[in-house]
Amino acid sequence: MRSEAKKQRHKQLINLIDSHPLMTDKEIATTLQVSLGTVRLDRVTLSIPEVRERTRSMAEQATSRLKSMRLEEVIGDLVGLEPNKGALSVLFATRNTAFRHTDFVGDYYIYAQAASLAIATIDKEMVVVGSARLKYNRPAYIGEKILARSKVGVHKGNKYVVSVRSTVENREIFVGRFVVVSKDSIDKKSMEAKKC
Amino acid sequence: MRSEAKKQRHKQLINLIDSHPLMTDKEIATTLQVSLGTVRLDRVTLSIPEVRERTRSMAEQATSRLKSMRLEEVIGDLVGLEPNKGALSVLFATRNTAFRHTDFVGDYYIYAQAASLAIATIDKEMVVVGSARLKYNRPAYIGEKILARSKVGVHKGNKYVVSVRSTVENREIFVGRFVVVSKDSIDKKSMEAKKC
DNA sequence: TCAGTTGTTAAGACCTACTACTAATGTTTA
DNA sequence: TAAACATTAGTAGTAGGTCTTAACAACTGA
Repeated sequence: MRSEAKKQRHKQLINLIDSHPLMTDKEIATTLQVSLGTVRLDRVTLSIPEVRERTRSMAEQATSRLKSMRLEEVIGDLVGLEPNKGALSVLFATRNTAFRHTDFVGDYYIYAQAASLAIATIDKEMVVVGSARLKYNRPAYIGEKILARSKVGVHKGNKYVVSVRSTVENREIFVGRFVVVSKDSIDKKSMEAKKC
Repeated sequence: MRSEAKKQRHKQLINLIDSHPLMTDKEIATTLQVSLGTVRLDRVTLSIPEVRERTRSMAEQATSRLKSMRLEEVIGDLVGLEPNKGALSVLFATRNTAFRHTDFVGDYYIYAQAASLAIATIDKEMVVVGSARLKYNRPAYIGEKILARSKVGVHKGNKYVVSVRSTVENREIFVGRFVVVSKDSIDKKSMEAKKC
């Protein structure tokens, strides 16, 4: 049967375009050893768009990905904030936040959410983490919703102690005590460093 | 002077293409209220490639970005490893690892490198961070090369104490003590949890 | 075996979004 | 006012397609 060859060619075409999406019909035709017309016919029947369209959509995706990366920079969504008192953030664990190829969340995502929240809680221009103590109690899995709650403790000068508890459905998965520092004191520190 | 208007238009063009890289010359012409020819002339003088070229390069970048993201999952490059003794990793701080819109590295990237290294140092199947103590001494800036060195301390059963020191050109920017746990004991823990 | 169906290729007109060039018309400013 | 610059219009040519028609080969059922 001739259509067997056709089916196989269709598979090849799909694989080829999947792995090399920026190939033109001409290039595809030469690599698959068929005519230009056949490639185009096949593309139409398989409803695969032309190179330029494929390229364009990839570029579009790339921009949206970049934007979402920017958003994820503030790791988790800040859903509640009482400046210098406490705050609340939610992180939806997706495959992106997984540890290697497992289905549980990498510890540094949990850390990132907690540390970001601790920083966001303090209402100053430039705030960074100075030191921290962390404890991971249970793993979190992809598909779960991680809730982080921060509470500001004592503060001396530009140093604030911020405690963060992260939970999944009321089960505590993480506790951290962050000492965060607002920027003036960093400058002081670097000044001191220069003095020495 | 007419060339003032030209300069301004050039600025507008650059901004426009920067924010909307998928615009065609025609669209640009209508939004900037000039002729098609002018847009093309300007593009040539500013050596900005055509839409299709811009789109294509974005799509290409996107694929390489995806690949590098996968690689970055192991945060930093492991450049030396003595299993269960110590290891060395390098992280090149780029704009991607910056904290918000500043030019210094977010603390969670430094953490991620250190924690990943601590885990990689222990030669077991499933290893996770149990608890940690961190200290950030100085900020790291984009363009710098962060070197993290791990050293395994005492270990009891499935718990290992791993110390990590991160430096930029021999200046210490971070020190951390991680207690990492190999997977068997997590199972035990969850078993215990079920018992309770 | 022969008409009908299906698969493949070729050919032509058209499209978009350009490049590269020329020519004409403004607009300054020395 | 003339030379110099800025802008626009227009033409020919390109890549990488679409969409349609036509021709021919190969297989299939009656």
